[in-house]
Amino acid sequence: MSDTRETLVNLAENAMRTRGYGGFSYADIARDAGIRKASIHHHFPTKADLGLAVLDRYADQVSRQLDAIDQQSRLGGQALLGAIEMYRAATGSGQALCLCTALAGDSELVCDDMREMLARANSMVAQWIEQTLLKGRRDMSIAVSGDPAIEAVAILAQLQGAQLLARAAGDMDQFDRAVSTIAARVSRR
Amino acid sequence: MSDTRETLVNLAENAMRTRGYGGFSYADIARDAGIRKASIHHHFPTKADLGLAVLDRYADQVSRQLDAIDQQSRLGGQALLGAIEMYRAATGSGQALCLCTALAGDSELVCDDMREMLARANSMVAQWIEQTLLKGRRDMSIAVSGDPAIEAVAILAQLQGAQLLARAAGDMDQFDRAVSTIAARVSRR
DNA sequence: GTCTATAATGAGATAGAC
DNA sequence: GTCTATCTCATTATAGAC
Repeated sequence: MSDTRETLVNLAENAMRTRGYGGFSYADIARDAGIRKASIHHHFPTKADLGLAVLDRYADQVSRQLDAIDQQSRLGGQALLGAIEMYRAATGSGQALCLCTALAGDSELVCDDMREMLARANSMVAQWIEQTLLKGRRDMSIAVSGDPAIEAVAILAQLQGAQLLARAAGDMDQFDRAVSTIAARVSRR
Repeated sequence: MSDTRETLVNLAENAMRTRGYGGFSYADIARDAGIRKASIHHHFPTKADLGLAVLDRYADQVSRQLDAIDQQSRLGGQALLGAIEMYRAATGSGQALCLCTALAGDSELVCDDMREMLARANSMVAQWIEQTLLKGRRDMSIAVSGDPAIEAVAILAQLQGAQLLARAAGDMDQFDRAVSTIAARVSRR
């Protein structure tokens, strides 16, 4: 990927996560990138193309991050805590959201391809959490009482909701409080 | 409140909950209300005025609904299930969000007054959930292991996140799965 | 209270020179 | 690959007639 193209995707990702898909324009990105609006159209003919490129790369990055967490975690519980930290970092200091959380709010505004990719990204994370719960149940590092597939969806909802509450309050304390019941299920030894 | 004014607030609320604050225009509302754009400005000079009116009424309605749930519920557990049902109903068939969930995503777009009102509305619901957890713990209808104030924030996050997942998937099954761990804590007798 | 008409601004997108 | 210039359309908002 060319330098300019990568810069544009970086700026667009940041914009989408702070102001939503409908909340940024080519003019914003152009100003930050130091080029003109028309030049962006050379790299991404339509806004949908740009949005799709951002989401595509994002899904890839998240997948890689979850793999990295797996490799650094001996116990399932450690991996779960790593995922919480990933969502915490994505929220910045309370102004941003992970891309999936941000796009869900704008899902009536984006093209069909983006909506499908968003659904697949959510489902990918839910499956990773499910596998992590299974691992944590085997190695006795996570308390799992119900169906892991369903508990995984519940945890994903809690993570995304925690981002929303933190942003609405402009305060990361809300995030930490909202996810503390997930962390409480991990046994530390 | 005049009929027209009420109609406009109704339409704007629906629009904000499906497409977000930035995702609807006076033109949309005017078409649905059967009047012209300029006429809306007579009732609400700026879009911020309209948004504020919607949010103000919404916070009031939610407060009343929670009161009604309290009065219909003998046990804390019944009240908690009632709140889950309230959030489920607000999600429609998977295209809408409760106003607080929708506005959190657009919180960089709205005026300061709306952001403050949003934070207060979230806090009001969290306090209601906390009181409900306390009641449920006393009457043995809800399993509460940790600090009720913190668990309440966690539950609110899960409710809002469940709405996001359902909308991203376009499928209310996701909502039901995501909140099932809340319902599982209620003992039915 | 609603209308027509019209700003004034910003959006996404295109053509064609360099 | 980037630019200037322009197009078309939608946005919020206002002025003034009815």
